[in-house]
Amino acid sequence: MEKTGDIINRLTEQGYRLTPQRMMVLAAIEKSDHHISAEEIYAQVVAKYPYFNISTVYRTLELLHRLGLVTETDLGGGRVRYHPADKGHHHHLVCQECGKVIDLDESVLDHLKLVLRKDYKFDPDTRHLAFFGRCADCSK
Amino acid sequence: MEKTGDIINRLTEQGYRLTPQRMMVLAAIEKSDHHISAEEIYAQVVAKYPYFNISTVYRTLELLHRLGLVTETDLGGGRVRYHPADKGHHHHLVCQECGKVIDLDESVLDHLKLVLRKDYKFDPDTRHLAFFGRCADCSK
DNA sequence: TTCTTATTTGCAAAGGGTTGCAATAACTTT
DNA sequence: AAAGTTATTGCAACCCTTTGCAAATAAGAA
Repeated sequence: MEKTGDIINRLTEQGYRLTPQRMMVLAAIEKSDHHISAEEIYAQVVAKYPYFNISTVYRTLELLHRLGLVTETDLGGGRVRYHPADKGHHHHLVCQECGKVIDLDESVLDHLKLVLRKDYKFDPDTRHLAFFGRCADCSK
Repeated sequence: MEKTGDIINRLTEQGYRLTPQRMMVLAAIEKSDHHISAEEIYAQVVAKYPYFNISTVYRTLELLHRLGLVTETDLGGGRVRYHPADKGHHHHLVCQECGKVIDLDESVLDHLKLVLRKDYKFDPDTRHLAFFGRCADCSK
């Protein structure tokens, strides 16, 4: 499993600077055991370093995502959550009734990916996806 | 095919009022031959009726969507587009390189829907979906 | 046709995210 | 160790959408 140190190496290797802000953002993502939002990261970091600005969170997340170090999950309506890339890929089922989020194994989409590549010559992004609907409990 | 008049009937039957603003929003959606955005609707209506406010567009779209009369397609990053529900369901492939949007027949998702219902007891929403990736031209 | 009242609108403010720009600071070079 | 260079930050403004609230108005009652 990739540690924070490895991510830091990847950054410097590619010519990016190691700023305290980036390290604090990284620490917040690594520490979190769930899919964290930009707001949550901001709240954690600003508590220790009051001058910290939320636009830095967004810019850092965009960088880490571009380098493939974190995944973005668009939960619809503009809500996006982040997750360390090395903690496993998966997709999500979001219940629109109770808000529950169910993890979905990546392999469930293998068939669809195949069809898109074969019939549409379209190479789909492997990023986390969310599907909306109603979970078992709410369908009763 | 359902005409604007039918949609108007559906609104009044359910106790919603027929305001000029709602009729103008409806006309703009029906008239458009593509997936229209809230901004585009607003621009069309405000040209005829300057006092018109964009929050009315959003509230009307939310109502029409709730009643199942228009579909919402979330193209990611908070960009949402609207389409009359009776003009056919389909999903979209969005090329992240050139921006092209390819329509995808709804049946492509049949297999996935089946798996979600069977293995996850999850009833997925039939709304328009967008998948991101790279189209044939950009993959060359 | 007028009165009544609950829905809907317009407005203004706010929420979440993005962007341009000047100042700062991480890394490089000397 | 100091200076130079350029990426990065903080700030403020902006974009798109949502929301609270008082004023306006559509539809039903009288």
